[in-house]
Amino acid sequence: MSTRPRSTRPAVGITEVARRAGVSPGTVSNVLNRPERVAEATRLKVEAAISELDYVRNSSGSSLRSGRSDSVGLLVLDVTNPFFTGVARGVEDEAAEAGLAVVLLNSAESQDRQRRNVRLLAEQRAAGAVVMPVDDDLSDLLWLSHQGTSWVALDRGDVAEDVGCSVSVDNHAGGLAAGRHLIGLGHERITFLTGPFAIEQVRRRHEGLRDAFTDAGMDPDAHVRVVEQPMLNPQQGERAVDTVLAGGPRQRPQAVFCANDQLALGLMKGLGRRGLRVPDDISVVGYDNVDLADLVHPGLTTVAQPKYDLGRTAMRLLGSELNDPGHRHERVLFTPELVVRGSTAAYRP
Amino acid sequence: MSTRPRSTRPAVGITEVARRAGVSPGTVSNVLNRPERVAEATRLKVEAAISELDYVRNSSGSSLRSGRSDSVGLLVLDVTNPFFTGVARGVEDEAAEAGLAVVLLNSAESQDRQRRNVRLLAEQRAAGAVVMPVDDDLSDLLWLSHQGTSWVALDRGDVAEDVGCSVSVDNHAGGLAAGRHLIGLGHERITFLTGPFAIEQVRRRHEGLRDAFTDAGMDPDAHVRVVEQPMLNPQQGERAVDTVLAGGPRQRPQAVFCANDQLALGLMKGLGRRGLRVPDDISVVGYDNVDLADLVHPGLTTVAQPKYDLGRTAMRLLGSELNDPGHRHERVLFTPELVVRGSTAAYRP
DNA sequence: GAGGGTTGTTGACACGTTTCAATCCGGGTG
DNA sequence: CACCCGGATTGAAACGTGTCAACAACCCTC
Repeated sequence: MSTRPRSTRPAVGITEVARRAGVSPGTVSNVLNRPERVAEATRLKVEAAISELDYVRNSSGSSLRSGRSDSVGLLVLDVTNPFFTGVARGVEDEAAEAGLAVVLLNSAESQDRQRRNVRLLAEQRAAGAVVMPVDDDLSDLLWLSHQGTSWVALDRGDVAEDVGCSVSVDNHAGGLAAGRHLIGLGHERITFLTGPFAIEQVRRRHEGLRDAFTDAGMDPDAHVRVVEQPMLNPQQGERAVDTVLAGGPRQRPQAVFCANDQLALGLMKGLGRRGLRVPDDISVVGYDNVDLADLVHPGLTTVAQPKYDLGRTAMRLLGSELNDPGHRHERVLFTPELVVRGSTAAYRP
Repeated sequence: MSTRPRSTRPAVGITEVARRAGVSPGTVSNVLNRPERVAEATRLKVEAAISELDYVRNSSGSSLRSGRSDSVGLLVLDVTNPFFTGVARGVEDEAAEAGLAVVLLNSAESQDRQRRNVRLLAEQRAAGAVVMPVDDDLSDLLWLSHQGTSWVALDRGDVAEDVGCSVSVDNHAGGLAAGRHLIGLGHERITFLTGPFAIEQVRRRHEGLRDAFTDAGMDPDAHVRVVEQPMLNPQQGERAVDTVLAGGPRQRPQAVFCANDQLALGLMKGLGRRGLRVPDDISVVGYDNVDLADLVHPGLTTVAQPKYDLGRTAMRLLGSELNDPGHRHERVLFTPELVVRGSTAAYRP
């Protein structure tokens, strides 16, 4: 007979530990949750029993009893969105410190799937959630609060403070910074290459760009042209080349500001295929500062969002909402930062 | 008095639904779990009560009772690893179809954190887990099986079939394909730019490359040089340029096969900075086919791994392990595919 | 009309934890 | 010596669900 453990072991719970330590279940519970209330000697006995029996606590039990679980949801638009990974890391780290587990749920841009996921969170009696809402319709989230699960909205600065917290980045400031940079380089004909204007973030970036011209005493209508594509991915960026360049060399933009790095990278590929050089023939600015913006040649000038801090802050806010009884909803706004690389240069007539 | 719901509602459980429907709790449970066992009329009554009371099931309760929760863990090396997102999508989709929630846990390349995460899964009595192990030490996973949570290893083909399932991609075949491609283009001096050889995947790719030479009747030792960097990221790729090019134009490789797209992209950036053109002066092959491999100029020839299918298959295997009592551990091996783009060209002396 | 089978429903219990009032004990005080 | 106090521990009662043996009602057959 070896000491090899049975493949299915008899469930060992708090009660069995109690028996082994010659103590009541309540005491074991105290050892686990409020060790200060229990005498040194008994604590040691119990801890010994715990490790001898290789006891692991059953979180279903405690969630059931306390009415709330110790996991939080991270409801994300799209796992493949490069913006997401940075945020996830921030949320993960902060949650780990608070002893919370993160449940990743993917809405895949679908309203229907978002609803299913919200429901799942409610069933789990999740402690809270960090959510990137799929669209302007917040009814799912309101229902969730009503179920007793609080949340923090990500990148949705327009959430009223009486319904929930939000953490976002100032898109207007980002557009403004990009605009100023290009104007400073002497560019006067700028195209804003974007996804659907239905997306609030995109609209704000556009306004920022226009305000940069206004601030410089120039009429935005005369200098900013818009090319709108149905999606914010590289394929759309590449496809947009024709439209962007339409009108011949005299008409074509001196610089393109893209609502997204993905679009920008696609566009640069398309430009290269057309024999146009960046930044000699045309400057390009992106938005997001994805990891690989630094790897293309030339490097992509872009507006960096503090992804990690965004996630981390959202989770911290959620923590405060969970623990601090006097919590008031808060709206945190980060300011993005322009990262200048090789894809922009002074205009040479 | 408006009909606005109280902000904290009285907990409504299966019993309250039962009362409302004039039926016993057991019946409500049956309606939820085995609707076929209950008569049409009562089913409708119960369903009505459920929606009137806006009942949502409490998964803590059911997990406690059944001893197993309905969520699976996805234990990932590093959320920022580009390989991961594709896998995650596959796991997500398959899990969603099976009605399972995915708990994302990030090991951040740390053995210690992996251990904490495994423990968390045990506490949650997770149904199962899809795991990318942090290193060769499988003791955490064995402990997890012993706790009754089964798992599927990802990209770890060396897991013995008597301890668990595994899904992986044939790294040897990938190296072989890359090697054949380059040899076919007439290249004879090839450098293998890689991360630490301690990583099994990397070793296998190297062997594949060497075997391509052997198969062609050439001595690998004479044609393959190795440059080993401490990590598999773009910075290391860029930094490696000096070593790769050492020895002057007559000695330098005609082509570089990188263990990783990240390395390859970094290398290409470094080569560009040195004034060397890809593929005219030197050909480059990567590994992984990350999204942006198609966006750099020239496009990166690379070995594509079926990330999505990998995740999906892992989750499917896990499902079979959970439901099928006669389950035998399985080892699935995918074959990678070479994607030829602009970064490789025939050797021109 | 008694017996037997089928279909639907019931009650009660168990899962593992936390909580809280009640109890126990030892030492200090009047 | 009676009393009380405070710290340490106990025991029992929930939390919401799933299971299962038992029971009720019904139909069919001989």
